[in-house]
Amino acid sequence: MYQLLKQEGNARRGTFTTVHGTVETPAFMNVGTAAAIKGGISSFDLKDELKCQVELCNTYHLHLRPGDKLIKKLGGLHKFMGWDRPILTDSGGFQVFSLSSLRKIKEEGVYFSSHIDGKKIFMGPEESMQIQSNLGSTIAMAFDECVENPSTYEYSAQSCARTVRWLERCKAEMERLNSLPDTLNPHQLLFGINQGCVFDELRIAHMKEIAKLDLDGYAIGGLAVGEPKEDMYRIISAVTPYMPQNKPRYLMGVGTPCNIIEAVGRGVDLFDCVMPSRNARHGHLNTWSGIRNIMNAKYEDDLRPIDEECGCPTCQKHSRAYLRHLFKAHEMLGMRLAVMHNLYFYNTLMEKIRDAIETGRFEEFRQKYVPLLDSRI
RNA sequence: GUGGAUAUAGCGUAGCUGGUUAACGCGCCAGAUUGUGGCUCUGGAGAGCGAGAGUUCGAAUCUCUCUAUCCACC
Repeated sequence: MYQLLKQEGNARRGTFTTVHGTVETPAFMNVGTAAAIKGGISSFDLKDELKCQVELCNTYHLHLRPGDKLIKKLGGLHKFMGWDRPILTDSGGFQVFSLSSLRKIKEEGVYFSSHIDGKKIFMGPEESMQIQSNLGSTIAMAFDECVENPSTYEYSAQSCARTVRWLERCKAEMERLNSLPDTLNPHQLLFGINQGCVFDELRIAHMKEIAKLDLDGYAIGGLAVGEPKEDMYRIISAVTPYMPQNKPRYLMGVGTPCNIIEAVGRGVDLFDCVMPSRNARHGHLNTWSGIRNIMNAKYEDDLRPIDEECGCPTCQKHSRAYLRHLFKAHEMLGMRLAVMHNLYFYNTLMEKIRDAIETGRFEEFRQKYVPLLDSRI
């Protein structure tokens, strides 16, 4: 259940309550694709050190390995990972399109080959819901088609229509699964996903259609896939007025700190992105004055922390020089310390955004940080 | 001490019978990365070829001397 606490312009400060606890929004969901945050981060790190509220896991990956039936047998994803707060599972829709080869899209679903062993797999709306039900996540995402950019208007329109039909099937299947006696989480929530490529009319029409289905939340998908950021911002602005006020709004796969601030300013509540963890693994560390590549030679003898304003465990203890050395030597500790730093940064960014909205200073916050946070230092 | 082999960028190598600004991998320096394969991709700097002398229009490539290293045998 979503509750709006305060609004400044379009920016929303709220709470989202689930059976696994309440999420203060706007929030960033930390991405743990295969039931793990890459870089050696445990659920106790997330909870005790990194201020993580929600974790995202992946239906596609967990279905292939270790298998959703096994996870159900072991008591569900929460128990498996040792994480008792909310988990959102991505539907597999995006991965079918971004990772697998030889895919064939039909009305019933998608036939594709596993990126692990090439095995032929079928996934449709019902299969995706069944897998997510077996995982027992807090929030399940609808099975959608994420159309490539660029795509033609005609193809995008046809795909949107199919995504609506798939969404109706997702909803029916989720209701059925939630009512089964042996279901892990009878209160599993379902979010629908808006598509429509970069065409405003398609986006709006699609959003209006799926809003009628009265789902637990709504996502904007298919953005940050190569289009200019102006297109992304324009589409968010076009679509959010048609998203239900009393439901959480989730912008999928986004993004940079500036992307997040801009999207919050347009009314978005939830985000997820691989960027903080992937960038960390590549030595690109977020700071309040921009992005620092810790492998740069200039940090060789720099004894300061990554960011002097940061309160993360890494910055409390270790220097830029040490981090640089660990990266150069390919020591796994380097990655772990870097990922901890970036996730702490993102979760703190969201905390600051929430404070800013609460105190009516979001616009001030935006003007201060948008010119800084995505820059290279 | 004798015989043999080898010396090309920080490291490992390629450069055929001498022919335009000496090539490649790793490393180094710097970018990219948006519902995750730690991968990958894109640029850049860096040697004048162990030292010296010669042959030649022209030498990393041929000759001589020296030096260093390695391997055998004393």
